Amino acid sequence: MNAPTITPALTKNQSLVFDVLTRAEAPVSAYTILDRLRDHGFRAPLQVYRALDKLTEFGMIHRLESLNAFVACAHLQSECCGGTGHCHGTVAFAICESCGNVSEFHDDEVDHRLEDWAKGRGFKPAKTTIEIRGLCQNCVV
Amino acid sequence: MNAPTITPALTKNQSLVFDVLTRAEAPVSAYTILDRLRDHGFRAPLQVYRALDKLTEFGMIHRLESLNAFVACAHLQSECCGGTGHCHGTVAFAICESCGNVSEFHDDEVDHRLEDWAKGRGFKPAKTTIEIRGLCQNCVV
DNA sequence: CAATTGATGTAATAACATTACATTTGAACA
DNA sequence: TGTTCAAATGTAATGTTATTACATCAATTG
Repeated sequence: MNAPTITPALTKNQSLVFDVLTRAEAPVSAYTILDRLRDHGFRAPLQVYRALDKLTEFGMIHRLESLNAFVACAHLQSECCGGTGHCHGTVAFAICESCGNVSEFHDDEVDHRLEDWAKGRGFKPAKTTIEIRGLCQNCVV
Repeated sequence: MNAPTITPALTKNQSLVFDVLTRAEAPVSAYTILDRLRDHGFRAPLQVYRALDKLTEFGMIHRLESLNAFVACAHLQSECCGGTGHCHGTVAFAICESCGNVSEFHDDEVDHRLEDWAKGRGFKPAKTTIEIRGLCQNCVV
């Protein structure tokens, strides 16, 4: 992984955007973030996208490709993976289409299988997306 | 899977859109499809999106979430999976960011691991996206 | 042939993202 | 201290992707 192993100091805009995502209980789109930060002086999409880019680079948030939306990383200070901060490998997401809840997980065996496929084809992976959309336990009825 | 086991008759618009995707050597966006079909009478995005929706429903094309673009299914009449038409389970994609080539594959073990995770959490999957972006063998140098 | 269903045509708008350019900030260091 | 440089910021304009709303047409079927 390329993400820094320690959390870097955030700029004001980055902090504001990260706070929005941290407080949110579901993925948030860039334009929704913009709306929520109007009172803090945000006026243009680019202010949001720039912060999102940096936070992604830092490994502090994830983009959900199938939603065009963003979530705070759930594993930042978790005890998983040895408690050293970020998990290694590809993160997978289970996204509830009813309540919006997102579970972040990772599976070594899945990673391994995908890596093997890539190795076998001489394909060099840069970024892998795994997103399961469906209904979470609470919403299945 | 919910896709029909035999290929349904396509309407004119569906055929035109499917042909564009079949001929393309890389994923194509909806608006690019629109441009390529102007000469055939296409005038509005909705004509494309409606055809794309149906073709997706038929399992004849795939949407690549990380690109906002579409490809023809590579396995429609392939000998894989018993030669009976569609593969079952989730299809994964390896997308070359240099040449645009897309490889479609499928891995039972990956499916199984993701299903197990879902079962363990009471999560009911509706659609799973797996996309590996990187460089194909030809482009890696 | 009436009724229904699915497909189509068209316009308008919404939602998501980037380019271009000007300005400001802050740390490094001569 | 003041210069310089890189990063961050502000703003406007534009580009790209997707949907809503509404009218019409075509094929099927009862």
